[in-house]
Amino acid sequence: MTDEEFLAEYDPRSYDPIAVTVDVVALTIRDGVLHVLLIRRANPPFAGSWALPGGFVRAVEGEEGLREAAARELAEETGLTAGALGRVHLEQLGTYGAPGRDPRMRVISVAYLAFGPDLPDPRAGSDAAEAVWAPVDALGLTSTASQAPGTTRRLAFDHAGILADGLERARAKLEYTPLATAFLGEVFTIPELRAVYESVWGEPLHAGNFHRKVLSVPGFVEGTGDTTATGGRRGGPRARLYRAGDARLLHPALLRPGSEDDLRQETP
Amino acid sequence: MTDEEFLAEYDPRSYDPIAVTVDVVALTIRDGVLHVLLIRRANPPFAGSWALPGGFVRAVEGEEGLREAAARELAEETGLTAGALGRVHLEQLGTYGAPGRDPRMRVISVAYLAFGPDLPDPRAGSDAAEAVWAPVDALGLTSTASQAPGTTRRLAFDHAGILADGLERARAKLEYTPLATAFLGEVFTIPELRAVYESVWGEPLHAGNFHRKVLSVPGFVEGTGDTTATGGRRGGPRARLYRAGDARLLHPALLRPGSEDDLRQETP
DNA sequence: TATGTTGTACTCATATTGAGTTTTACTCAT
DNA sequence: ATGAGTAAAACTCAATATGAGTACAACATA
Repeated sequence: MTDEEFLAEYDPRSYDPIAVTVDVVALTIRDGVLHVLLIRRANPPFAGSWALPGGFVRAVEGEEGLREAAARELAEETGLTAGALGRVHLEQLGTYGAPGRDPRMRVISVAYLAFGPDLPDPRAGSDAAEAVWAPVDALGLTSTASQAPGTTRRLAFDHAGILADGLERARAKLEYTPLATAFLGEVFTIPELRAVYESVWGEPLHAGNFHRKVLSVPGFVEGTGDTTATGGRRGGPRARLYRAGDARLLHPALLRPGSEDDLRQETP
Repeated sequence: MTDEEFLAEYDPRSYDPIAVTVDVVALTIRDGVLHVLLIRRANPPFAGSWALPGGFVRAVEGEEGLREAAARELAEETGLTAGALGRVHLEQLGTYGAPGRDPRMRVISVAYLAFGPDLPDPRAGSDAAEAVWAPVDALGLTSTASQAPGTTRRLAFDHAGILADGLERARAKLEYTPLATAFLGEVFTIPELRAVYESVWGEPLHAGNFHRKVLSVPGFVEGTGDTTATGGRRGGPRARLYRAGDARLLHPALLRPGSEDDLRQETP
């Protein structure tokens, strides 16, 4: 049997249906605080719950790839035009397909992770009742395992786990890639870049060492000739302006300080 | 409408069908050479071509998760029992869903990456005509982009790209995780561990510095009291034996030497 | 027994890091 | 204005990590 003969007889509907969705963990920094884009679901299941923006991938519809689907979901929810979307970093995070994660049917969800500069307030898309940038800290999750009690809005499906994975990925990516610049505008200062690291890592960094390190990594940033027009809000000299360099990896990496602890220990 | 009412009316078949497959990039080291598990396809499409082992995820069938499906595919193709599978490292690599990547229909493939100690010769599974451990070098691919001309067996679908991504992931993982030990038995010597790095990275390492580094990273390896019974095949003293430690991340990392070049340069 | 190989322990010059200090330029509240 | 506080950027210095090489004893093989 040739491939052609085979394809003529092939019936895609002979298998049990599995739905594929794309969900997006979109991160940005507002007022020095890391935020994630959440929508409030308008329809069942989990109507009224907060969730990551996302939607079903239709098999035919425009023949769109997974990444394109993620970009579309993000654009729909943020009102970003294609131009503004160009400055947003988008990468695949992982795929979640545990049986029972969606009560309707077997759903495989391909999660994407997005970093963007301070974006406008979102407008709710098609099947969302509401859309907001939510401060990540207030969601009370630190790792995949832990889940804060009480206090917080619980996310629909397994989105809390996906978000936790996205945050961990974001923290790791800042170590060895220049992607922190994706949270900033075209030009930025070293202290602004440091603020990104501090927001994502959640701990203060040594200003002097950070400054030295960033300038010593080849291709991380390149200086424009300029400085800011004024000093900082609370004083201090004007800062020099930089733009992102051409490096794709930081070498050597900017290691985050701290917890030697979570390096150890087997999964028990 | 409550969730219950909604679910009662919900018809999964109202959507276009999308198939989900799981493919596995299984790596092992035989005679100091990195090998990948390949099968020769028995059925169309691409009958007769080499491909990564994998198969469709059925919606119902045992309510199996994606990871379980990958483990099952791996076990079917290698004849590994559950016990032996326990020593195999298995992680999700990425999901490939470009339209047209499978001529039959829209197929989303979730790829997994596996590292195992030298495993027995595979026996062909259900829809494979043949299964082999193939030396990776002979496949003539170095990165996602490049594809060697002539010489090599081409892989079916987009499996060459998936394999390339898996290899790059493996190379990176050896830098900052102790997963190199997954290619070895329960106990091993430092030179054996070094051989793993050299096989995966494809370049020789400084024996003395490697030795010092491995022993200095906390939790990478822990000594058993023993040594090998004899010296090396071509001479040399007996080597001390170690087993994997409890670290999950190497700190500081073991950076691979070389190409400062591919760190730079934007995608043009 | 001679020869070559290799595991392990060294040395040493050169980065890289973490912590702190200094200088200087700015804002803001008197 | 003026002084107090702040912060950018450039330092210093000790501790640590790295790359390259040397030394030597333990081993296999001829």
